[in-house]
Amino acid sequence: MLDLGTIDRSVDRPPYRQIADILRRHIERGRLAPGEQLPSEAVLIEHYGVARMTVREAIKELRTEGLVVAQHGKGVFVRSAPPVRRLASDRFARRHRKEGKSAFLAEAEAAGHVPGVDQIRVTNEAASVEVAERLGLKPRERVIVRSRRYLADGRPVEIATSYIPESIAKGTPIAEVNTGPGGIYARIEDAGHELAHFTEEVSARMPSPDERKALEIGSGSPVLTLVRTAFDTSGTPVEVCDTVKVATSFVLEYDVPAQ
Amino acid sequence: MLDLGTIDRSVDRPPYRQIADILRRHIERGRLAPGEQLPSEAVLIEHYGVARMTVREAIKELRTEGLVVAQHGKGVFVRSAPPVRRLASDRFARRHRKEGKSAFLAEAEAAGHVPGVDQIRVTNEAASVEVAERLGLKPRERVIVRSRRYLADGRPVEIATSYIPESIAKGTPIAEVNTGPGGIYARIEDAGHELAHFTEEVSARMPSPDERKALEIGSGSPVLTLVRTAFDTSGTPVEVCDTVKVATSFVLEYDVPAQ
DNA sequence: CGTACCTAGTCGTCTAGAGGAGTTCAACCA
DNA sequence: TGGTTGAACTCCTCTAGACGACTAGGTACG
Repeated sequence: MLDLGTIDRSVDRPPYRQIADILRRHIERGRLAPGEQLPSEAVLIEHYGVARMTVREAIKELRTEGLVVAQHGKGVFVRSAPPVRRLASDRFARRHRKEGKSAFLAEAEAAGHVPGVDQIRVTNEAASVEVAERLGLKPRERVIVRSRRYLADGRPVEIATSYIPESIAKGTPIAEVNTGPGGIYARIEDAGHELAHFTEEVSARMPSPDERKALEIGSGSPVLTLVRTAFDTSGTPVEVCDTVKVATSFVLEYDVPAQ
Repeated sequence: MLDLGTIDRSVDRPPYRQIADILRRHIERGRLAPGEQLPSEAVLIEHYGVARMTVREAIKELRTEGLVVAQHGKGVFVRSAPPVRRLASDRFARRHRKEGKSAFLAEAEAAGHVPGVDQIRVTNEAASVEVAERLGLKPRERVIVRSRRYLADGRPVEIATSYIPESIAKGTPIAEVNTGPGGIYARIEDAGHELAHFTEEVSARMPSPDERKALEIGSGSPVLTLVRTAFDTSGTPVEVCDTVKVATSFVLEYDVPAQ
């Protein structure tokens, strides 16, 4: 049986934090294992002799820390251990494209996950200011916009949106839902743009409500954002890809020369 | 005057979310500028005709998203524009070390910030299992542990801990608090280990309470973690550096060859 | 046997109020 | 002039209760 301890109202730490501390400690020490259910609100109210909102504040704190997830009608559960994946630095090795694998598929399989893609949407739009700038286009030039969601073992882990100049994508499967083996990078090379290098800009933040919904995560889970620009051998940007990843599902690995 | 709109109680989105949506939109569109104060709880209660807790729930949502910060007794303010810094891919260019600049100093200055370092601690410890593995040492071999906190414009933005094998650091300023011009990488090269490349592993998560305290951030702010391993020209790992950065303060930039 | 319903238990949301504590600034007093 | 006080404003925490909605399990009915 879990030792819920007691709160001390004379100390300056407010009761809801003390309750959160006690539960957090149990989680960190494994006495509340991943997947296990926390005591219900009613039990905590009774045990500590506090009001409902006080207990809810405590649990809210744990939720924003990403330690627990609440399920309406069922209970509050300790978040299960993150399925750490790894973006190898040979992510864009040409050999993978030769083998007909897209980067995500290659990685997810290497990490022992069953990869999946859904919610593919392909549209033709006028470039936004940011996209035009990154692609070296004039604002409002046309770009093919490809958005999709990636899954690992059936769970959403990443949403991605690619922007390719219409001048490159025209007449290729890039504008189709199914791009064929090797993904869009293979098709860009087919179109005569040999890829030379990529730049990636990585940062992290809290997800917007839309992103939370698409990635099926709670408000306590941060996301990694990655903006990748692909350049061909002439130095021309040929694609910009904007991705939002569930932070706990990824480790990005890079190799940097010392020069 | 800010248009606070109205909430629609017939729709299925709860009032507190609708209020959060309205405020979030104002922030995203710049009508509530960084640093600007949000309408007070009292004003929002009056305007929307809801209870106190409802307004607080809405603001709590924005706080956990990191969009606003509350200051007791003063008000709620839009988080100031992230002082976006940038880890240029020439971060470890030898010329910086030749110029006597450490990587952080060079970057922060380039981004127009006043850099600072404090809380420097240098100890000699037995390597943990993880560190020993990364450095190719036997567990319990001695390493020099250097931890420090970096500041930009006086605000903490990063805490970092480096591990260097004692065999390399012995008899050099690496084991001193002041390592001299160019930082520890310059000293490692002085010791005959010419640096060849680095690997970096990037991920993001929510901070622990200790990290929150050291970085002076609230519970709604994620951190970027970066584990860097430095290799010399013989392929030997010569340093492991474990850093925790305030996510909103950093954009990491990488260049990846297409191979 | 299978469906529909009921019920207990769970979390989600909201109300209406209370006292507390940090901040600011103007008015007051020495 | 300079320091203190107090009021008004802010957000912080808590109470006690209400209704709603989702889940799971049992039960009664067709």
